[in-house]
Formats: sequence, C-alpha cells, structure tokens
Amino acid sequence: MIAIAKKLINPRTVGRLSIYRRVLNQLTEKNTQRIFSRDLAELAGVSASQVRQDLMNVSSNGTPQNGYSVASLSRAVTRCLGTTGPTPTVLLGAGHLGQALLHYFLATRPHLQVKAVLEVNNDLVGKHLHQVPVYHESTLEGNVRASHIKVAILAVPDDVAQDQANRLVAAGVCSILNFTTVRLRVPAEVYVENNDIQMSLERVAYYAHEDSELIEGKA
Amino acid sequence: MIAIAKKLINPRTVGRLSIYRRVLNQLTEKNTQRIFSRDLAELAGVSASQVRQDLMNVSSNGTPQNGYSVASLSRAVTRCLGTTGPTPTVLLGAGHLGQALLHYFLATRPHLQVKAVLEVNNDLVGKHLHQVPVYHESTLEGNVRASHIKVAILAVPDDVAQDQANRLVAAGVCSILNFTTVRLRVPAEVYVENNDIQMSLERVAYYAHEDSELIEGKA
DNA sequence: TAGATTGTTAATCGATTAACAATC
DNA sequence: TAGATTGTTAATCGATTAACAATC
Repeated sequence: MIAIAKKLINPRTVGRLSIYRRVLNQLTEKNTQRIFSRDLAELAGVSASQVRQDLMNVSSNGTPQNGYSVASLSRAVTRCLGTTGPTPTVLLGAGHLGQALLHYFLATRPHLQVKAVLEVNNDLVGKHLHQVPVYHESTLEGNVRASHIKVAILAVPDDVAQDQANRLVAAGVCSILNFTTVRLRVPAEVYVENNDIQMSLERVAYYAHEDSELIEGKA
Repeated sequence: MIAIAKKLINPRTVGRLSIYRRVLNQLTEKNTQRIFSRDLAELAGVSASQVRQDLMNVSSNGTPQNGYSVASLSRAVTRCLGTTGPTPTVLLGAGHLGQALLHYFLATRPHLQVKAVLEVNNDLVGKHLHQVPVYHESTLEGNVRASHIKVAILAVPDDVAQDQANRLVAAGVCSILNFTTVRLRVPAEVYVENNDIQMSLERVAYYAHEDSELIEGKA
C-alpha cells in the first residue's frame, strides 16, 4: 500500500486556480465547451505559460489542438482544491466590514459556510444576520469545537486580534483570514492570510502621485 | 540643473514601508525614542535584513549602536511615500462593502480623502455618508475632473467594473483599488491593486483542509 | 577600544517565463 | 500529414536573505 502524499500547493498558485475555476464556471454558463490555455490566461489576466504551469498541479486532461474541456477542467480544479463540501467557518466581528463580508457568502458560494458570527455588542447577540446566528464572543471556544470549525475570518478591532487568534488556534482553527492590521503570531502550521486594507489604501495613494509607469499589483 | 529622477518603488516594498510607518507611529505614542532594525522587523512581521533593504529606498539616518530615531525615521518614510497632503479619492459603490470601506477613512487617516461617493441607488444619491456627499454614478467624469481625483476605490458589482474603470481612466484616475473579481484592462501607466475577497476566502478554505505545514500568506 | 549595528553588496531562493519535445 | 497546442523542463527574472566592511 502506497501513501498518497498530497503535495501542498503554494498560496499564489491556489489563488490563481481559484480564479481559473471562476472563469471556467462563467464559461459553462455561456455554454462554452472547450478552451485553450491562451484564452484561459487572457480571461484570468495571467500568461499562458503560467496557466499551464499551474495546471500541472491539477490532474488536467488537455489535448493538443483541442485544448481543455471546460467541464472536466473545472471538475479537476475543484478536486485539486479539495473543496468538495462547504468548510465550516466562523466570522469574528459583525461591524460594518463583518456584515459586508457576510454578503459574500450569499452572493457567491465560496465553498465556505459561516456557522456562527461572534460579537461583543449585545444588541446583535441572539439575532441572526443573513440566517447566521450571532453569539457572544465569549462562546468562541464552544462554538468552534461544536461545529468543528477550521476557518476563521477576523474582522474585529486590532486590540483584540491577537487574543482571539490565540483562542481560535487553541480551539482547533488552522486557517485565518485576517482583516486587522495586526501581524498575528500563530504556530507555523496555521495559515494566516492578511488582508490589510489600510495598507492597500496607502499603496494606491503612493502610485497616484508620480505619473507612474507601473507594473501590475499583487496577488 | 540636474533632474531628480525619483525612482519608483515596487508595490511590495511600498506596502512594507506603509506598515513600518504605522509601527513607528505606534511607538511614538508609547514615547519610544529609538529602535533597531531587528525590533522594527519583529513588530512588522518581517526579517531584519528586509527592513534594512527596504529602508535603502528611504533617506534613512540610522546609526550603528544607536539604531534609528523613531521620529525622524517616521518622517523619512512619509517623505519617501510622498503622501504629504491627503490624496483626493472617489469611492464607487455604496453597498455594504463600500460603506464599510468609508469607515476606514474615519478610523484611520490613510492619507486619502474621499471627495465623493458614486452610486446608482437613488435612495442614497443626494445624501451624505460620513460627511461625504453621494452623487449619482452618471456624474463620474464631472466629479473626478472637478476634484482632480487620481485614486478610485471600486466596490461595485462585477458587471459594471470594466466600464467604470474605462471612464475613470479617461477622466484622469491613475490608481485603482479594485474590490471586484474582474481583471481590469487598463493602460500600463495605471496602477491597479486587486483585492479579490472571494479568492481569499477560497484560499483559506484550501489551507483548512490538509493539516497543512504552511508558509505565511501573501502581501 | 571592543562590540554591535547599520548600509550595501553578494548569494540564495522562489516564482515566472521561455523553449521544446510529444502529440492530437 | 502539417500545424498548433499541451505538458514539462530549462532559463530568466525578481525578491528575500545572508554576509560583511564601515562605523558609532
């Protein structure tokens, strides 16, 4: 018996695979049957070489001259990303940003399911936001453990970010989308993705100044 | 007379410089006078070598044994980033995300000033959101030109993103923070920073699956 | 002075792009 | 078949890290 070592894909490639899948789904809606790497690249905003390089992580099935079947490539990407069922998720913070983020789970189904919103504001606790129950922040450990939550979205004030991250990790969370400006200290096996909007704003301000001959941005 | 060619700094470095400045400002509030690259690195979540490499873009004034003066390094970074006065900015879309983003301009002053919010929803047009007037989307060109707006924040539905980007660029905008999932086609001299929240959500979902021994995320 | 830190250059590392044999 | 495209390997590019002379 041979152990299947599922090689972990790096964050940039995962991001692009996610974009490819979105593009492929849009093509499906338009009844496009097949696509070449060149055209998928065009739609995703990357190079054709990059697409083929990325697809080496997927058990892809392109054929010379015919390109890829949209349907089966989409399936292959999904299989690769491993998000077959929805991943149970907790949202911390039901402020303006937190509530805006909840919308993303209605509009698009990003293979995540928000099981609980945690808040300190007692006006919200006990209510529902978009069908998701809001609990008090103090129930963090219980909720995470009960729903086997592995993903957390941090949309709380900076000053509580590290403390909540510690508690999330202790309760079993292993992947955090961090909208605070705090550089979280977590064990190496926990994935943290920082989305520092303040920093992004300062960056766009910078490139507005000079009549910058510029390169494309991040991610 | 010698022309001063202000070398344009790459996006990653600009992002870190912005983070350093934030950290330095926090140190100022704590009355910390001086700091070493090692400690600044620790607080910013990067390596000491990276800090010193980044500070080569700044006319920095560190001294061996004494490190950097917090106050003057902060000033030097600000000078380097060139954001002395607030940059006039337009926000497109006053939906949940747009309104959440407006909050960032109250809580923190990211060297940007939102001059106008543009919306299609007539219930909002004519009102103010956080002291910022809301105009109809059709006034885009006039508003951008009148206020000499160089920065735009796109928080609109995907299907109007490219059209609005075209109009923004035509009206003189040269830096766009794009919260849609559309890969905008813009002239090379326009800076676009994509903040694809959908993609980020799929990425954290991916790393929640395997008991990933992982690396730190993007940006 | 001795020791530690800066500024800067060199080495390494990783990611993107180019090239090309296999192939439909 | 001829031509174009895939899958994959090699080359390039850029960014991070390491090293180290200058220096306070």
